[in-house]
Amino acid sequence: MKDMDIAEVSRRTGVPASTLRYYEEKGLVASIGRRGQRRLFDPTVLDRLALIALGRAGGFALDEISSMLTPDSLPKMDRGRLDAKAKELDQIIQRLTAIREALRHAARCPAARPMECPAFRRAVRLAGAGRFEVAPIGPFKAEAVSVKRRKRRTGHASLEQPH
Amino acid sequence: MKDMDIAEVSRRTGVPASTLRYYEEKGLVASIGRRGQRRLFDPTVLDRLALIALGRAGGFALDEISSMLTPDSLPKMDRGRLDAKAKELDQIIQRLTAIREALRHAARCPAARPMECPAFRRAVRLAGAGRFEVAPIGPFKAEAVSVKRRKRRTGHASLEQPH
DNA sequence: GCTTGACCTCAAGTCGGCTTGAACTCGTAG
DNA sequence: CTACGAGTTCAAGCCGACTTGAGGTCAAGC
Repeated sequence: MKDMDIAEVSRRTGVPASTLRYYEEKGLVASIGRRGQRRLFDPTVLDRLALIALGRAGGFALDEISSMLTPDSLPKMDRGRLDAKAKELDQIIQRLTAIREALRHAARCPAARPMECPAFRRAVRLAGAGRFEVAPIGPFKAEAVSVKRRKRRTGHASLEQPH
Repeated sequence: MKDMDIAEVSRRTGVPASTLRYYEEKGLVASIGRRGQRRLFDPTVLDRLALIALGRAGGFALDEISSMLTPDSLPKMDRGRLDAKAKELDQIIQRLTAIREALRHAARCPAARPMECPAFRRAVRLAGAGRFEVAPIGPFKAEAVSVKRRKRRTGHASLEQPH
């Protein structure tokens, strides 16, 4: 497989052309030249986009992601930094787990007012309260998982890798 | 403890006054009257704010949160809806867990290019790829946990409950 | 040779969740 | 009386990650 035009990259990854251009502008991906005015991409861009998707799915900002990747798509962070990132995620996961439990609990617990229930209160404290100052957990859509596929991209997509 | 003015609510919860006004405007909290032009809040607003913080920490949008609370601060969702929410979170948690593992792995795995490592690839697929279309996971700050306390609110805060 | 359609650029718009600023009103203390 | 500080309103601004729209270019097919 040789160079791909933007439409093919988009089709193979599900990432809209507009986003690809935007990513290029931000330096997250690079086109390997032009044919006329049209961008040409090397197939390795697919890997790179997968990596970017990984980062995005992990809640990392684009700037942060680009600081994590070398031009040749290697994570360039040192062990310490990667571990730190893993730890961050770990805390988020714990928080989300607490919230999930609170929700589950709310679904079952018969107490009229959840705040009267010690378990629920504990969850509140764990989830948001105590750490609120320390960890203003950013906006991240919980509806993410619901099947709300954005607008339909031009291909069938799914970011599956080649071979 | 009787009615509180906006400053006290802010001090006790760490939520800035501007945010409280904003929340009131959005119908998320209600002031129980005015003394002159100044809002007065019932102490139960603290519980309500804790609940809101819980929801925010869970990544729910404000609109969604308000649809989950009755005026008297009870979760008003039926069991099914709560369970569904719990399930959403569960999926997010799984994804984040996969990413955390990928990061941990990247920190340790000696393979020069992570994409050559089957474990890493699996994580990529799990984390972002396969479900990319189905679950465009929104922006949520992974840096959330790092101690980057936003600007300093006017009190000492921590959303701790009374009594 | 002309239309079509896929690509291009650049500027501006969108959305959520707030924050900020200007301009105003109070109650109280000096 | 007057100044102060803490509250108020309303409109506008900010951030990130894109999307959208207007207007332009170009190769290919009829």
